[in-house]
Amino acid sequence: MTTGRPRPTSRDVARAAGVSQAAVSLVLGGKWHGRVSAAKAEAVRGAARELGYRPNLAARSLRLGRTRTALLVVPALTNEFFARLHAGAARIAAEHGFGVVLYPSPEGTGPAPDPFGSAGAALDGVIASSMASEALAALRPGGRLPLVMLDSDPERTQAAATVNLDIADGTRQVAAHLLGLGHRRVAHIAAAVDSWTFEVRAGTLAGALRAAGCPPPVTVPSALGVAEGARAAAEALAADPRPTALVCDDDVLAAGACKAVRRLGLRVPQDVSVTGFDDLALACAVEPELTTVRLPAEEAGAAGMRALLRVLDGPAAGTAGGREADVTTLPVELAVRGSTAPAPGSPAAPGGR
Amino acid sequence: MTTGRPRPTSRDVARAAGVSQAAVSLVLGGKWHGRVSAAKAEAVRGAARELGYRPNLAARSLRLGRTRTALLVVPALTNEFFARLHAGAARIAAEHGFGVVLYPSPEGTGPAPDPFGSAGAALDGVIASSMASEALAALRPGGRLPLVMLDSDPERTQAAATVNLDIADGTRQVAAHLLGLGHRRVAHIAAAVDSWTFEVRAGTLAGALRAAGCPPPVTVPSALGVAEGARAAAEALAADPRPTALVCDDDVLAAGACKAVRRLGLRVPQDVSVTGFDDLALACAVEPELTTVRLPAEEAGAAGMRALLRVLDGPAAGTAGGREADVTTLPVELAVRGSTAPAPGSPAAPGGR
DNA sequence: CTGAAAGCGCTAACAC
DNA sequence: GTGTTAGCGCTTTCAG
Repeated sequence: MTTGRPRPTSRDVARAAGVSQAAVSLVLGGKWHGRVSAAKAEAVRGAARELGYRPNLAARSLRLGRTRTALLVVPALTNEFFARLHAGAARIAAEHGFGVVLYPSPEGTGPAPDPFGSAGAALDGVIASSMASEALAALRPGGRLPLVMLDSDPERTQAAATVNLDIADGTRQVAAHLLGLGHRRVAHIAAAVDSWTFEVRAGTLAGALRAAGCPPPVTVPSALGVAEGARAAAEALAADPRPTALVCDDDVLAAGACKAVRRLGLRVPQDVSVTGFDDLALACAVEPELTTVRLPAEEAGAAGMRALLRVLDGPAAGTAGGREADVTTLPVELAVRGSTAPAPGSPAAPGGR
Repeated sequence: MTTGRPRPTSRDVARAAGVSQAAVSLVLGGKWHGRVSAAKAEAVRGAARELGYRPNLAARSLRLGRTRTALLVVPALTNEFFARLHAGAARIAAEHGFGVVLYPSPEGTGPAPDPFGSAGAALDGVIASSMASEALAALRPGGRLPLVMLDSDPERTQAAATVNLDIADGTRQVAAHLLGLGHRRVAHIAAAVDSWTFEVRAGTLAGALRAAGCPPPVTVPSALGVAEGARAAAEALAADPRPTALVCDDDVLAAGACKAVRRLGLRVPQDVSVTGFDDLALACAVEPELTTVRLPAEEAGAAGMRALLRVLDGPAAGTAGGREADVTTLPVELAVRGSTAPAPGSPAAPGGR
């Protein structure tokens, strides 16, 4: 470790270049045109490079009152969906000289350590994904920080903007796909997570089935996990008459459901169709590959960051009366793969697959 | 949005409580014993609560010269392993009032946006996982920041500390398991990623097979992905004589390998055994479940953060001569599941094929 | 075109 | 015990 000399400051650079400290700031800030001579500007740049000068972010933040940093709050990081969300947000942020700090909110009941007490980074804004509105109260001391919500209830929120995935449409596409294959007895393996996105899936599925004259779905809640999904699916499959399709709230649950089907000596998709949600890498890793709903996670992250930047830029946006509900909804797409087939005994069904 | 009055400062609190600004700092910093009277201390706390006062982190950082924030650099976030790593690091960090900022290094060739230019968070230290030593040069301006390396070559590094998983032992366990099952023709589906962790896997596997008198493994490099793994495995299985076991550098590749085996009309594990590495959720989502090496990712993240805190605390540690190589190695464990079985035709094998 | 100076909010050393 | 003060490194305004 080279813990040698202390970090050079803009004063050191100024001294080395033979200019004033202010000139250094101007040159390095790129706003020296008509303020500093080209020769001196070059000298400053040279000295800065020489000394390995890096501006002190804390000082800049203090002076500017802004940090060019946004916090991305997600319920968990173990899911690829949130990783892609982050990638999208970070890409847009970088284009605007912003940084993104990830805060995986400790799920469950544990006391959430306040990142503001410790993160050491002051923030300009918060983007929260798939979170309950209430869970964010602690994250916004005094409600002073601009907030953008992703994948959340556009009604029950104090967010300046909301970016949503068209979960309802995705669910409708799943239902239509299954109905078109002749399925009528559908079970819902529901994520036992209290969030808007899962509420929508449940409500929309029930509605679509009702509209088609099907019996209401058997619903079994399950924690997010392969083993848990398998357990829930086994329970659903024990119903009489047995469901011919299992609609799962996410791909991990669907993978578990497939295992449960096979453990009962049945086949996917000939005997039971299974659908997922999210289109994670997992969806193509299992066999058969999962019919699932592809979520534009990266695009959602990008849109969320754009919305936040918009709020930050428009000084009036926050305070303006009659504020418009700034809600963006991103389309989703059904990826039909091997885990769904005509319902056994349905007119659409051939001999086997 | 409540973009009303500006954020209260410690001066506002002082005014409201009728004390000096310094007293506020003392009281809220918890070091007022024998400096401020209990009555005034209570008044300060009350006023702070009243106004919703939150110290300005930028100002504190500037004053203190430290930010209580560490950067965790990982090659990609799409992998659960790194998510668990982060969880472990963040847990320890929180216990010490530190925050962790994640920097998923853009993989591939794209120009890496410098996190120090944009992250907006000044840093006290860096923890880097599974990175090439060279890739980090840009991340440590002037080499001034304490660095802890995770899962990296302990030799070729300028890190203050290194925390490693016992990859070599894990690989040896895989080899021993396979050899014990009578396998002798082994192929290696190798991650086409230039990093120490994968070099060790390749070297150790080759060594173990050589020591057992087996022919050297057919090695097929593959990008990290299910489809890519399947392609590589198909190539490996085309060798004559056909390998009876596929050792994969990670679970995702192993999932792909299983698909390739089946696509050839063969069975896992009766005809071909497959092993993974990492023990991701994926390992138990596929069927058969993968025999794989369980990596204590969370513990590694925690150990890395502890090491960094140690470096930060011990002021002498960095500069002291004769610095000890601070290397921790965490044990790993083979999880034997359904994807491995006795080699076909081996004495250990049952009826088999 | 250039330099000097103020001050962001906080902590710690130092007077009183 | 308590209050006052000097900066941390930066940007920006204001005189030269």
